[in-house]
Formats: sequence, structure tokens, C-alpha cells
Amino acid sequence: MTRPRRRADAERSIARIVAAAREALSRDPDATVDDIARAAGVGRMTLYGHFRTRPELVEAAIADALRSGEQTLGGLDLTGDARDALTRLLESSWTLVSESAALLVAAQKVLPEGRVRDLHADAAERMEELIERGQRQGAFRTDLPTAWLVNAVQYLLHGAAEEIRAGRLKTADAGGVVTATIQSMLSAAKG
Amino acid sequence: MTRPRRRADAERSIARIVAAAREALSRDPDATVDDIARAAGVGRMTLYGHFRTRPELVEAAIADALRSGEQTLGGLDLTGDARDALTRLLESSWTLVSESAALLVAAQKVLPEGRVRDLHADAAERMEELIERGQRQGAFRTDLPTAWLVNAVQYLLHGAAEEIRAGRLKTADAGGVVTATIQSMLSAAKG
DNA sequence: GTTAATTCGTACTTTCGCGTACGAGTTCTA
DNA sequence: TAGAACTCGTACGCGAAAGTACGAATTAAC
Repeated sequence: MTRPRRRADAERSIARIVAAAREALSRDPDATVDDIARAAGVGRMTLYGHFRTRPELVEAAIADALRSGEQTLGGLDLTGDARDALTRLLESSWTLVSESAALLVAAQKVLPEGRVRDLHADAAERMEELIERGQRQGAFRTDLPTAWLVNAVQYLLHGAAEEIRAGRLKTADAGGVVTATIQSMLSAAKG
Repeated sequence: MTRPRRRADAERSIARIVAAAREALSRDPDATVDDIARAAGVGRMTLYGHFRTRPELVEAAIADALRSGEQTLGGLDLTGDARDALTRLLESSWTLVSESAALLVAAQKVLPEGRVRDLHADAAERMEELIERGQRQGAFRTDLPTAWLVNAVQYLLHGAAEEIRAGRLKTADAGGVVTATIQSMLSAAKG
């Protein structure tokens, strides 16, 4: 922040490193610092010049992923019928989750307990608000804690990502399957 | 199998080691061979006398956990109304899952891809049969692949275990919450 | 064009946990 | 009670990956 200001080539290096980290960690959560440096087309020493430790690098990577995710999700129109809004939100969310599932695992491993959750705060809040609005509309159930519902949605999204990774679910089908599953999990009882 | 037969003290050691492994790995999936030996009250060398590598030990631990789980679940009466049967099955399953969640993570890490899934085959099949019976009864939805539903149940069970571990869900509440969530996820549409 | 930031290779230290070697004592088993 | 099976400590070798040290060559910034 109050730094003497970075040179342009340094900015470029950092950007390449962060991008490479996202990419590499999304394929293998145990990717080595060396792997990442190589993928970024940069010497390991250069990398260490910008990120002192591996955790620091991992955090930068996931923070960047979440930031760009926010960009996508923040632009969505979530007004109107809550069920429809949920479908729209899931449709966009699930791709992001799927792409960065392994990166998330990497972060869980090296960042202190709760840190990842904090970084997810915006996304969680968005989902929570939508659910609460749906509850007021009578569309969503009210018999379970909202916090649990929000997290249950997360678990199913990650589950779907895992199914795809393992080849048990086709990417093309996933969106519909996930949406249908979550909608009925959240819907108010009708009987 | 065709071994010259083991001595009684060896049997005892093995039993203690496996028990300690289950216990230690259920607390920390990265538990060291040394940790486990110590917890078993046995020298590290003794452990290596029975399990050549760490993965071999982890596999023994999870196999044992699943075997004892089978004992519990195999004794359940799952006849009658599928919804009620599902509740009974979940009530028993979720505790088991919760207890061995970390052990499962350990196994995922070191065993070859798919191995864990194979070991789970019995449990998965039991759930699958129940779901299919419920579908024939008209109680459960038929618009999604059965395999996905089975796995989705798993993901939610593991999610609930994680919520408890993190202190966001009280153990006493979990059974009811999980059951309610899964029931509505599986129920046939009524509208 | 001078200065300071940046790159980046090589080589080193450290840490950690796995697995092995050796060998002496102990305890089952027949 | 003989001999084989088992226990278990100490010490070692090994590989992987993290992070450090040093210093020379580049390159942006003004």
C-alpha cells in the first residue's frame, strides 16, 4: 500500500505467477512452488521475491479466483421470483466452483482454519440473502437453520464438481442436475 | 491366507495397531506412522513388521472401519415404507460417517484412485437399492440418475460431519437436520 | 545514462517422515 | 525347553520440498 511503488515488469511477473498458480493448483492442489514458477515461465527465485512462502502464494491465488468470481456473480440480477433467481445463481456458480475445486482444497490445506471461509464471505452472504428472501416469499423451507442450508448448497456444488472430475457426471448434464437437486432440497414442503 | 499361522501376541499387536490407526487417523488424517505406533503402545518397528508401508496401514484401518460399519447397517430392517426406512438408515449412517470422516480423507490421499470407492461398494449398494425401491413406490423422484442421488446423499452426510467438526452444528441436532434435508432432496415432486 | 529495482541460476541448509538394517531381548508354541 | 516368532530401540539412508544466500546480468524509470 504505502510501498515505493512497483516497477512494471514486477507487476507483470506477479500477474503471471498468480495466473499460473490458479491454473496449476486447480489441477493439483499439491503443486510445488517450483511447478508454479515453471508454469509461469519465471525463475523460482523471482517467485520468492514476490511471495515469501507457499501459503502466501496459495492465498493470493484463491483470493484472485474469488475476486473474479465476485465479478461474475455480482453482476447477476437476482430479483423477482426467488426460485428463478436461485436457478440463475446456481447456473453461474457451479461452473466457478467446478473450475476451482482443487484450488480450494489447496487453500484448505495451508491456510489457517477459517481463513477460506472468510474469503468466501461475500458469496455466502449473497446465497444467504437469496434464501431468506425466498423464505419470506414462502418458496423456501423455514424448518432448518439458514446457515446449514447455505452450506448444504456448497457441499452439493462441490460434490457435483467431484462427480465430473471422476467422470461419473457429464459436464453438459451437471447444471441441470445440480439445480434440480438443490431446488427440491430448499423448497418449502407442499404436503 | 496360506500363512504358517500367526502367533497370539502378533494378533494382539495387529488389533491394537489397527484400532489406534482408526482412532488417530480419525482425528488427524495426516497422522504419522510414528504417532500411530505410539498410540498403539507399540514400537514403530513392530508396526512395520505387520504393515510394510503407511498406505497399507491406512487401508487396513479404513477396511476395519467399514467392516464394523457393515455390521451395524447390515442388521437394519429396511422393509416397509421407503421413506421410513431411509430415515432409519440415515440415523445410523450419519454417526458412522461423522466418526470416520477424517479417516476417509486419509484414505483418499494415499490409496489409489477408486480404491476407497470399491471398499464402499456394499454401503453404496444398500443405499441404491433403497432408493430404487422408493422410486417404485412412488415416494422418491425419478428425474435424476440414481447414482447421482446416492452420491449426493454421501456428500450431505460428509458435509454435516464437517459442520459438526467446525462447531457450526450441534451433534444433537445433526440427525434431524440431515434426515430432513435428504428426505426432501429425494422426495418425488408433489406439485 | 545513471540508478535502483528486478530477474534468475546455482548451490546450499533444513526439515520431515518414510522405510531399512542390525541386533539383542522376550514370549509364544509345540 | 528348544527354536522360531515376535518385540522394539537406535541409528541410518533417502527423497522431497521449502526456504536462504550470493552475486551477476538485465531492464525499467527518471
